[in-house]
Amino acid sequence: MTETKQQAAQDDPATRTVVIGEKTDSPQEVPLPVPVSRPEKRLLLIDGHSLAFRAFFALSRAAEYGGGPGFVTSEGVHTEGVYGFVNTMVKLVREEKPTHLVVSFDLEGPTLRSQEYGEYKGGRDETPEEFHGQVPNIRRILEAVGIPIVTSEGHEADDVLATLATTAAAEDFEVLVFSGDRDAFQMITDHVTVVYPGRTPSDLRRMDAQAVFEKYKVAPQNYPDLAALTGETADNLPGVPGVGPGFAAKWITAYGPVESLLEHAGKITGKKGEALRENEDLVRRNRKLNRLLTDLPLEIDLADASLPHADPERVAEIFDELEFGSQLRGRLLDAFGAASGADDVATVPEITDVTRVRTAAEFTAWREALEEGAAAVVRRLSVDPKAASGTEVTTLMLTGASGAAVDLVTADQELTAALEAWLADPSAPKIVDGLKDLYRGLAQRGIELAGVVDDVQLSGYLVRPALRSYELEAQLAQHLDLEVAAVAAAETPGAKDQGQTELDLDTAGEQDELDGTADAALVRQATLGGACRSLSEHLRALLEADGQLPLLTELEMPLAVILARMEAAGIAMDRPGIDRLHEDLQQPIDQAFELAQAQIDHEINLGSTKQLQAVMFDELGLPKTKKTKTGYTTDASAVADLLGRVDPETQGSRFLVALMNWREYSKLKQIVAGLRDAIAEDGRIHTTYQQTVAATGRLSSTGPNLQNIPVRTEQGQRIRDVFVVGEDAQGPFECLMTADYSQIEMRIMAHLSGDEGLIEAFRAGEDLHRFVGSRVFEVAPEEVTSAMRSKVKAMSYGLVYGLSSYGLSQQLHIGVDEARTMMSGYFERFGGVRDFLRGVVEEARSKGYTETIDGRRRYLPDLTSDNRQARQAAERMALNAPIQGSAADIIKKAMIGVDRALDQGGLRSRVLLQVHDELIVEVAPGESEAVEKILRTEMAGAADLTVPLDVNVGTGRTWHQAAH
DNA sequence: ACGGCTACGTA
DNA sequence: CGTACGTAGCCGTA
Repeated sequence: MTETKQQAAQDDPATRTVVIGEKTDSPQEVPLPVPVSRPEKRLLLIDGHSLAFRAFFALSRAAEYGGGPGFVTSEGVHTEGVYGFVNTMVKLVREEKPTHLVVSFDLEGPTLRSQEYGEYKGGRDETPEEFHGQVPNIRRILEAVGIPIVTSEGHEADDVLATLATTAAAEDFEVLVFSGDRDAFQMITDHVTVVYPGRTPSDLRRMDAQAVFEKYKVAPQNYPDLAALTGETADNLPGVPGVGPGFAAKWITAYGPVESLLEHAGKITGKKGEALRENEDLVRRNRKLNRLLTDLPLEIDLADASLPHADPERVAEIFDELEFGSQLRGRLLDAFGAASGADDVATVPEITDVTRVRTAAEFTAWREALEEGAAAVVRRLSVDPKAASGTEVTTLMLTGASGAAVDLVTADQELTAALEAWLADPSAPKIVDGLKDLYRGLAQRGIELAGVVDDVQLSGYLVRPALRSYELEAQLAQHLDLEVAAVAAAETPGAKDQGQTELDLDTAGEQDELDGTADAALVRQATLGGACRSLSEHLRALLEADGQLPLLTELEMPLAVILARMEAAGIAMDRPGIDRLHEDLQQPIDQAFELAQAQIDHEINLGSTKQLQAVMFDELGLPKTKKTKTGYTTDASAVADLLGRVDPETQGSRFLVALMNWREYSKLKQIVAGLRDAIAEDGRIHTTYQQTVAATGRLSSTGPNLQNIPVRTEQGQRIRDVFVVGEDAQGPFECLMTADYSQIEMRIMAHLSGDEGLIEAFRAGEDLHRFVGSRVFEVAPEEVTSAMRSKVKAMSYGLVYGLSSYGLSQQLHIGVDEARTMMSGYFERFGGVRDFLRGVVEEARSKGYTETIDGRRRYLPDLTSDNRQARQAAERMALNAPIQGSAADIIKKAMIGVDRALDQGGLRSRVLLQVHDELIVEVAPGESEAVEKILRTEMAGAADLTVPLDVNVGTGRTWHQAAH
């Protein structure tokens, strides 16, 4: 391995001190302790009540929002706190790997503090009914695992923990204290760190002296001084009025801790100084109350607190009783060294052989060490995960049997040439982790990439299309139960920059970025690369077994490259036009606002649902609408509905009209503003396509979303008019061309159902809804009224979404009976559709997944759920997924065909956007005819269905004009 | 500052 | 009590 330049420890933290009382006669230098790692003896102390209580609230809220029954056993016993407690404790043990563990609980009854100050911790809300009984269950589990519980009559858990922390520190333990009470910060020393929960109990923050100082500007040992001045609402301790943490910290720095500060109180001028003098007794009392005791007599020998081995049977007994799943049980037993039967979470074998490649010879050596025919993993190194997808690649980690880190910026010509030749070599197999972004990032440096045999994000998406993240580490945990250890903090100088190296490239001169990266960080990256190979092997085997490999190699991977180019191309915007539009929308917004305002006698924010509810249903006395979680809905359909029911000459009616207008124009203005802000330096908008987000196989678009640009209203179309034809380095293009499928989902429905009526309708090329209408209403096609047509149209599309008769009645404002009659009429004439829809759900229930025409799956475990709501939701998804998903597959194939044909035709025209069933192309001068032909041929030919695929094409200078 | 909720734009 | 998305503002909680 090549040499590492040692980074000089600047501003050595070991010597950090803080001076307090600097304005007194005896200023004190208070050290800021630096945590010292003692891997051999690590004690974890947990404030049991604090953890249980937080877990309880987090999970009861989650259950409330989740709509499900949440954490209640069939006997009605609540278990939120128990589950959350065990979950967080296991997480702490796994991550912090303590050698010893003690849990402490508060006891019932008076404490020294409550005797001293009757209102101590008073004013708190009653402990919720559901929380009762959870602590005893936690204690039973702790006993079953063998974890010592220590309590002390008349004292609180924090005093117990402070005492244990002090004892343990003296015995040279490294101590970690979990406490939700900020008073615990005073325990922090070089031996003691506090783990403080954030918003959720699993969001844990390590508070060491540095962290406390950064947040409060005082050393941890002075935190109680600060708290004594500001007060502590949670403990019902008022502070000095008007004094917040900022002033308190300033005073402590100037005059020292409370005792010394009060002696000098006379020197503090102003209102706040006066307030301090008036409240001296209060501050003294607070300081006395928040001092934690460190000398309680406790009956525990720390030697008995070593991490126990759980008793699996006793744990199982309690878990069964509490109706917890096997997953948490497995993790608990795993953390406490019992043979759980579950596979141990393995650690990825480290790849320690990493070279910082600087010469072509070194690169060649790495390449020749590759096993014959084996794929190497190519990942970008040191990239902020939040960076835009167009971010240029500067460093690569190549992983085969060994790792090779290459800095593309500083590489010499010879190395660059060798590397580029290999990257562009289609016969040199490569595995990547995020093909689209890597391709785009390399392309930005002019580097071609070929020979990619797998992108684990795409293969992972095909294998399990509903995960929230396909990030490498998440997938390693999900599929291989692998964990890659984090690099210890001391070895990653830039760890908080998300893997970015700390070395500043601008000042580094000819220095190499990789020099600033610690060896351990490189080893970790190489190790991740190695794990990526195992993951790829695993995922490809799964795809192969299910016959889905072509979806990866012939659909998603080629598409990723096309998407990379579409993103890089972007679409041109009419800047003056967009500014004009933005201005023009202001006037109607103001007008609508004033009209609304004139109907009521106080100021209103029309964007506030809460205020709207008050005005509409209380003040204006409008009829109540459908309920939402927080009141009654004020959404557009409800407003339209109300409008039809009230006298137009009333304030209520005028208010509703104004609200509708205000919303329409505000929404448009907001969209216009978003677009304007998204215009890049080149005058174009570069959206990002997400290829692994939609569970059905569709793409999605972000930053900004160009798949939901308005089109229906006239004002909406003005927005599409600012998307214009642009130019590239070779000069201007001629026009935009749009091509979309007509009724692709209904055609897929016809194909999949094999319904003869529907197939006939499409083959005849008749107006589909007129045709269906004539059958359903038993009239001649020419006698189908527009009302009949729109009813049938709503139903046809509704069926694609799993519509119920109730839903249809709502949509069409008809009775449920009429809707039901219509549906049975439809199914009578189109029995194939009914049979198909039934079969889809049934098959999905037995197989566990749905499939598109090309075999893309969507798993729906809830089809067998006991929860009716969850089950029916899954059934609707099952109805929709094969149709929406097949349409997604088809246009993806079309994109690949179009791209290939444009390339083979030597055309400069390029696809810019995809909107689910539509492609937008920028057409070069003179290519219009050829491009239209390609679009028609490739899109119509992308699937071989029993019905034809119909494609509409249009051209124009703008997106709106190009629409047909 | 953050997340949930409501509302709303597209296919 | 109709699928799939992304974004923005409000609001309650930190």
